[in-house]
Amino acid sequence: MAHATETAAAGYVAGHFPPFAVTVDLVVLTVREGDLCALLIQRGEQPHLGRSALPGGFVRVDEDLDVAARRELSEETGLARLPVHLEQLATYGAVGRDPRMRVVSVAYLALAPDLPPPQAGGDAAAAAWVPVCQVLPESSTAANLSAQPRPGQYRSVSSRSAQAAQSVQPTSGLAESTDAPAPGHTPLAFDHVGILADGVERARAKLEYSPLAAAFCPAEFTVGELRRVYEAVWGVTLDARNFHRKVTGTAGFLLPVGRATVRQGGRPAQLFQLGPATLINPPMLRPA
Amino acid sequence: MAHATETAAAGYVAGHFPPFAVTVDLVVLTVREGDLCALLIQRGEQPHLGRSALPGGFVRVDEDLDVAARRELSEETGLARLPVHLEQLATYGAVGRDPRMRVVSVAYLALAPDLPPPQAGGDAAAAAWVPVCQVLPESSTAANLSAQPRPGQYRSVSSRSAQAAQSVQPTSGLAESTDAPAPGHTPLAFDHVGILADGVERARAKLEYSPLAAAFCPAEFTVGELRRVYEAVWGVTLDARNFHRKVTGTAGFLLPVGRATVRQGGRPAQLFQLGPATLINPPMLRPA
DNA sequence: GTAATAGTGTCTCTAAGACAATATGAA
DNA sequence: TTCATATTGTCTTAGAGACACTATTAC
Repeated sequence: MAHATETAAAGYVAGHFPPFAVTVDLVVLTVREGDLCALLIQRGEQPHLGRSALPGGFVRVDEDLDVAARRELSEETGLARLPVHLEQLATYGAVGRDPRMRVVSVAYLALAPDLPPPQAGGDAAAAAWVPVCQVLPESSTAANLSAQPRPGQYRSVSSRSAQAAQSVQPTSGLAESTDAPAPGHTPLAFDHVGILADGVERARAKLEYSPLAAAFCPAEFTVGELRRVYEAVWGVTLDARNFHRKVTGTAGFLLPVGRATVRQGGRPAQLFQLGPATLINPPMLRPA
Repeated sequence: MAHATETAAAGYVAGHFPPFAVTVDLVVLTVREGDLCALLIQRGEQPHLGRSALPGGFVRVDEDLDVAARRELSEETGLARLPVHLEQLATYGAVGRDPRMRVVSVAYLALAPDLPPPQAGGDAAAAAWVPVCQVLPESSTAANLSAQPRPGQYRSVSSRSAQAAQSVQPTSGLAESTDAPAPGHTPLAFDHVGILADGVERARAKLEYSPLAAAFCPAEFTVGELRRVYEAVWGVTLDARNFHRKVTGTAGFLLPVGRATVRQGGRPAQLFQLGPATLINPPMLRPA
């Protein structure tokens, strides 16, 4: 890799192309306990050491952007199963967004089912799922009403960055006065709040016209689970009966598996898997 | 600017951040004579000298991405009035997309009313509006049925790149055998076909739920003009009466000016200007 | 008058939203 | 039994699409 860097650098010496650093940043979303949550890491390096941030890192010269996004995801968060869905979100390149140098960051949106707490790695001192309503200045939904801060969100890093990880020991309550404040109670590093907000809005919009909500569910899921995904992402409550009629009536959206769940009370629900449809037409509509 | 470049380059020498070149590419669309057209330039430099391409160029180290997009637009195409609408489209960074070096290109989508033929400048030998159906492998619309190739689309460059411009003299017909083939009859440079396709699809989609079609119209326009924009972009024909009822019935979409056009035959039409609405709800729907 | 385009009214049908009623399990 | 969730059915209403009809200009 040092070789590739030198080769490319030689081109810059001869040419007139201003050099940029290119990074990927990841907005990884999931639904946990009825809340839309984002994966945040705690920075283990300067700048913004200790601050919450989106996972991400530098793109290698010989690496496609999509590949870099997947690599950073597994490197920094240790998620065993890679998320079902990964798509490019937008690119952020304001001049002063990184104090070190000129950085252009390509943001990606990833949607994952409810996975076990992530393991930090790479430049991340810790990684945790944080309800987005704790981080965003609340964008006109009622989601923040249902979300309470929860203790012990962070899970200490296992391998390297042990020094930085010391500041992230689990606490019995919220420890806002330590040097490792709970995520969402400190502003995100860089321009990551805006990136996160854009990612959340993208996810909310795509649930309307694509079957993407299933990316938040396991391979087999019930209509009720799917509805709770919509309710969490949109921050609304939906009529369970109309929702059921809509999703089961949309051709290609849901394929019946033929089995049913064992319930903890209430009638068992049919299991479905995602169908071949790529568009929901007519779309699901967010309530006004 | 040489100073800024040197400063940034010094940072790279010390650090471990692989240097990239960052460019902006522009998908500039307009509607002319019933066709959706894209602004293409003819490259005046290597690589792909003489090939058709999207306008664009390198981002400066001290320049925001949006600013670079606007600068390239006026530099390379000489459009006097800048387009009403400019938004980021997507970023393209495959490893081999530029033979010279690793380049990440941030694409922008611009929508313009029907302007006079553009004047080339900068690295562009020529610039012209080209119907997209002549360039794209036709994406499931009937637009290509109505579009015929037209001669003399290019307008010779006035200032520099005179040598390259010689190959772009207007022809009485299609001159496919010259060294300057008509745009759209030669494959676009780099990965620009894909970028153009993405831009066209974005524009088509946004007409559904945003009042963006007005960006293709002058400041004051009639319902008929707006309908012809929709028909050209979507490549369909719409029922004029239902369209009229829909757009005039959508709150905040159209503001009546109070005056009417003088017609060349037929009843005069009321003039409107774009209203404050930012979303069309319920959306306009493309016919199946 | 005819031709051409603008604009209104009316009908049908799809589908969303409200909500009653029924089904099927656990405790 | 009660409780909880799933699923079906029914009614009302907004709105899209088809299309007859009227309005206002140029010729």
